[in-house]
Amino acid sequence: MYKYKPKQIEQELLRRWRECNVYSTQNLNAGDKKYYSLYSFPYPSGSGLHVGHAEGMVANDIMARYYRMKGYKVLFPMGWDAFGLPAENYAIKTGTPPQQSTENAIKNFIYQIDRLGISVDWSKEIGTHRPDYYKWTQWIFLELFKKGKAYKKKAPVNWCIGCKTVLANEQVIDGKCERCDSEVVQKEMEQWFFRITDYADRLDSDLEKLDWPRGTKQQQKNWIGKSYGTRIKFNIVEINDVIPDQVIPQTNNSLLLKNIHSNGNDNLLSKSTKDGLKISVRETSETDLKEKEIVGCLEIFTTRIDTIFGATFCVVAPEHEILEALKNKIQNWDEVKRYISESTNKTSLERQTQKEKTGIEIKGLRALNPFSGDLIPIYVADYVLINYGTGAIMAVPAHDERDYEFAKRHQIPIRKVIQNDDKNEGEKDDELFTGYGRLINSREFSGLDSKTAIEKMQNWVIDKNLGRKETMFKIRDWLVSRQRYWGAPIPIIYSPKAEKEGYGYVPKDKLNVLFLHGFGSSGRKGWRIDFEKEMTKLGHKVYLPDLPNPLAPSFVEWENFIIENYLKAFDQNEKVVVVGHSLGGLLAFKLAEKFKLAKIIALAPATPKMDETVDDHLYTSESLNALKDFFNATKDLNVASISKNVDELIIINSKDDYVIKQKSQEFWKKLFKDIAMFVDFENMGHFNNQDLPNGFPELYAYINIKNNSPYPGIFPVNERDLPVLLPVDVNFKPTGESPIKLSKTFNQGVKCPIFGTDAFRESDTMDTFVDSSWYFLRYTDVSNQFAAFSMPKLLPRYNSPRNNEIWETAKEVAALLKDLNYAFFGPLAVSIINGGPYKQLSEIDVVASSHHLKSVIDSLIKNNYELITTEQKDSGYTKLRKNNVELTLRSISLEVTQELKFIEKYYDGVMLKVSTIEDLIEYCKEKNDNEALEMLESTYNQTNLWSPADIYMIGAEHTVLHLLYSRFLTKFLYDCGYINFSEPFTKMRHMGLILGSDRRKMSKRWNNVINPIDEIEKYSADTIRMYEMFMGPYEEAKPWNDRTENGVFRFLNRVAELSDKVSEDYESITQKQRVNELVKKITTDIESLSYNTAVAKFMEFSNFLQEEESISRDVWEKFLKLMAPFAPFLTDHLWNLLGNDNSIHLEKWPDYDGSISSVRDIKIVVQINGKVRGTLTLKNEASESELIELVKQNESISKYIKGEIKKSIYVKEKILSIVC
RNA sequence: GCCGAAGUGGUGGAAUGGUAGACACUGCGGACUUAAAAUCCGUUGCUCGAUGGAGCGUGAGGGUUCGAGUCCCUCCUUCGGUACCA
Repeated sequence: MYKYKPKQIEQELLRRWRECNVYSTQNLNAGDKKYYSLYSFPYPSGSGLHVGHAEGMVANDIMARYYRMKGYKVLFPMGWDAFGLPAENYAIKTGTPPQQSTENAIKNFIYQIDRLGISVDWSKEIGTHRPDYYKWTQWIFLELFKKGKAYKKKAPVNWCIGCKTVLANEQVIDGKCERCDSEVVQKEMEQWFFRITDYADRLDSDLEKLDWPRGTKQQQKNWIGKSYGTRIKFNIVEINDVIPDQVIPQTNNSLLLKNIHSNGNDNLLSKSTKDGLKISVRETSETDLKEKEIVGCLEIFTTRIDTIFGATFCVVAPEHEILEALKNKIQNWDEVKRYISESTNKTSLERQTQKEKTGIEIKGLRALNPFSGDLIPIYVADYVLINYGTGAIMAVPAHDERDYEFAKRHQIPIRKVIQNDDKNEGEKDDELFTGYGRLINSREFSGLDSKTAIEKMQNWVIDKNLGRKETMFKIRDWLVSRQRYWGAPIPIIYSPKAEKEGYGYVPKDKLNVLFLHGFGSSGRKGWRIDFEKEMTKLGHKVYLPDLPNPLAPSFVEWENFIIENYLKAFDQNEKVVVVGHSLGGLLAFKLAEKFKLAKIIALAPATPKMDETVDDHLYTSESLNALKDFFNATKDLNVASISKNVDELIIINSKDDYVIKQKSQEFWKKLFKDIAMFVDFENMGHFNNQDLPNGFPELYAYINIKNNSPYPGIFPVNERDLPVLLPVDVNFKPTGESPIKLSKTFNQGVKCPIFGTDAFRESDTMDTFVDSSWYFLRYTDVSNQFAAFSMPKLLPRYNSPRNNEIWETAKEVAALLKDLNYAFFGPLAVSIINGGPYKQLSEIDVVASSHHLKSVIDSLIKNNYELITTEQKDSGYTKLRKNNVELTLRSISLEVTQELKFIEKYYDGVMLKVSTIEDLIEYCKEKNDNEALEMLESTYNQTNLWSPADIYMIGAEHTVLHLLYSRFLTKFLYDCGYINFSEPFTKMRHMGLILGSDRRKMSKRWNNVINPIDEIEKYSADTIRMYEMFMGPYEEAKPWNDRTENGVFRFLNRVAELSDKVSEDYESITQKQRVNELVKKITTDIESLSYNTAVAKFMEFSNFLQEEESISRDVWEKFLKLMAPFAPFLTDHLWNLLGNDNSIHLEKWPDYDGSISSVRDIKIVVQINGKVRGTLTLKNEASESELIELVKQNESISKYIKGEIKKSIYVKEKILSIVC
């Protein structure tokens, strides 16, 4: 008899699956059926995998295996959310660098995940702590910063007095530091934020589209907290004299109101009123009208403007600016000040837990209720929060619980203005009613219901210019700074010099950028195309005009051309930046005499002096004459008007300029010494296209750098300098400082990007939530070196040939290869082999697969190319030369990249570097090769093709933050045009918590932790897989039960033993039908994630087979296939036992056969007056009346029929219901 | 307080408005064994009844329906989230 021996078969199968690459991911093409099974990547903790991980992973694994068998291309990756506090704490404790402990933990995780039989493709592994990942986390930070979605501001942090360091919330225990037990205080520090609030509305409304658990969606909605209300101004007046009576009688002060509203100046109240406006008011309704100066105004936000007549006081948060602004007028300022410092010193936790509503009145000031006209007291109290709404409220004690509580405590009058119409008769009116109702005591608004009143009152407010409707959100911007070591460094540079001078980066500045080329050149050419791309990405509009007659330029012609077509045509409100190169630089200065410009960047500008700019022999006489005139027309520069018209002037030169001489550079330095900033480079030549083959990133920066920046001294790290590596020369012994700050290497060589002076890096790292908010994109293209993920929009830049001769030769070689029927392009492979897109080339690279290389060389020699070196063993290069151009030929391994596979397949494996990927696409179009085109485009589009994830399994503890942040970044990247989907996870499910057998949460403390590997050792991997799926509904919490687990193990044993009964030629209709039904059930169960019932059905089926004499092979095979996603080891083994040598996991999923009908007899339940009284068993279908006849004949049923049959209902093949 | 999810045997749980308790665990009885473990067979919602069978049963109460665990209303309990959000 066959015995199930899991230990033997599992090891063997793991080895075989690895060898045969059973689970490798295929590249996706447009139109392919795909399935992206996403598991929330774990934190690789030292304690390894726990049963909760196993539950989610197995669930994902079943999906992945099922869809693979269904013929889908499946992406099932795994990675590590590796940054974070535990590894850092471990480092502090033991001195082990986090890099090391993390990688060790990862090795253990991989081992454990493999043992579970999870079919992940490890070639897609990522770790957020690895530079090739966090490089792109940093890139995303920069994108956010450049687009104005990342900013810096002061925010309170937990500061430990003892350690002199910032603590995470989790490190603060009862207001004390977890490490040294000393006091933790709130300290204001500059912190980086992401502007997630800009996306609040979309994050809220797009929830509708998602197939997520309802509760999770609701929680996100609550977190975002959208509410509609009114923002309205209350003017503040000073009351110097007697402090008026606290009690404000029900006012009927229409005179007062008239006074305010009919003074012929509707704007009176809306003005910011520091300019001594006066109004007549009464301090109480008994006192006489008095002239009062409006000393300020308080903006409040309310959702219940219908209650405004009941507003008997206002409250401002302790941090509210008005307190400081009007402190001279506050009579009890000392008292107020004391209260402010008391409450701002409280931690947010303390403020939350305190029950009593403290606060004090601000004496000497009153707010004017714009509706009632009452002068009402203003309080400062910390139950009002500075960071919601306006930080100030109108308090309506009669209709708001908190205001009621406060009013009671401080003896403030309560005025009822809403009548509860819904209350039952005889019920007494409560003093507090927070619902909607009918307005009373609200003058002309009395009698309206709340909803109508809100609308009318809002209109009144808008009409009087006192405020506006407003939608408010609870959600706050995302604080991403962490003063910790083990995270991705924030890629920002601080320059003290620039800060002093006021220079800094300006994000999100929308500009018209006008480029003026120089003599003999044209606009859209060379690096300017890159320039245009980069600027457009930042939201600028770029103009690259071709100036008329570049070889014989006329100043008047050029000037008019630009003025008429551009400067006059621009929207007057838009800022204009002119970048002038060489002669275009000179033109720019002349234009500035007449036009307002935000900025001129002059690149090696020509001077209006013939001898300083021009080497005679290089020009034709026609050109020389034109230039002579040009310089004549420009020689008198009006420095004063230029200085007046241009906000900023930047002149950029290079020491090795071969056109503009040093003397001429000095000319400008003298002329503009007080108004321009001068930047000198060493190796930029004349900034011509051949001088800057890699583009001119510095220029991109200068466009967005300016004086009076909101971020003086702050600069983004240049993209090509990413990643900013975490330093390793650090000491983890607790010193109170972040280890990064004490690194000697971290700031080495960091220079100010404009002044070149010493600068230093941001030492904060990013919140680990940033790492995990985009990892699902990286999975789709893990090895992309050019971009964070596949972005057709951001294809890598390629080098263009450096000079004309090379270009011409390249074309010749290309033509030659074309003749040989080879393709003549292929920049990608070359770039990769050469180590990235920024390498400069001085030669032509031809890349070919080795068996093509020989014929290429032969053919080149035939065409007069001279052989310099033959293939060298170490390098694999062959060099040839013609004229002055050197050709480097090399053979390559075709596995380098997908691009190479493409070339190999379609173009016989020969490539010549020419230009850009766009050329390649153009070429495919030219050749009408749609298949190639598709493949090429899909290669650059894996992210869009795979995304969004088809299923996302994640613990229920991540209902808000991670999911919200991921959605935010996805939307941001979508808005940038980098991806074509705006939601990352269309379908998401939570795995339910697995509790200990004592129904408590698993914890070392309760000694109830189950380790999956122990269970695998005890039973088998298939057992723990199936057991975890069988425990109960996937999404619900359920306790562990060893007994049930053992039952699953026994089931697997029985299945194994059943294999003895399989018979090649045995046929059974019943078995055929039963397995056919099973196919249907399992298929629907998997798709609806009802894994527990699927397992039950397997058991049922196995019980059925147990009864059978013999099992037909076909039935058995189907059964194994159906169970393969659940028990991959046993099924694959039994599959092989049948003589199949391939893996069952590569088999096709069985189809349900609708033509096999159920043989089983039709069973009809008979109900009489709603009670089940029996069943009828039929061989064939019968009509309702026939059935009733049968019932009448059946004594045991018909005895319940008392009297006439009044009515009968027949549900086909199910039930017959008789009413009598 | 507010928001969400859920209440079914001794236990985990199953049930497109159509025979409530599938599947499994436990318990009980039995087989095998010197014995135990393992395995196998029978039985297992409650009450009454010798049996056939009858009645009652899905947190409580009410409603819709021929028929309700499922739909509607009111209430209770448990769990999860959140908390001065004006």
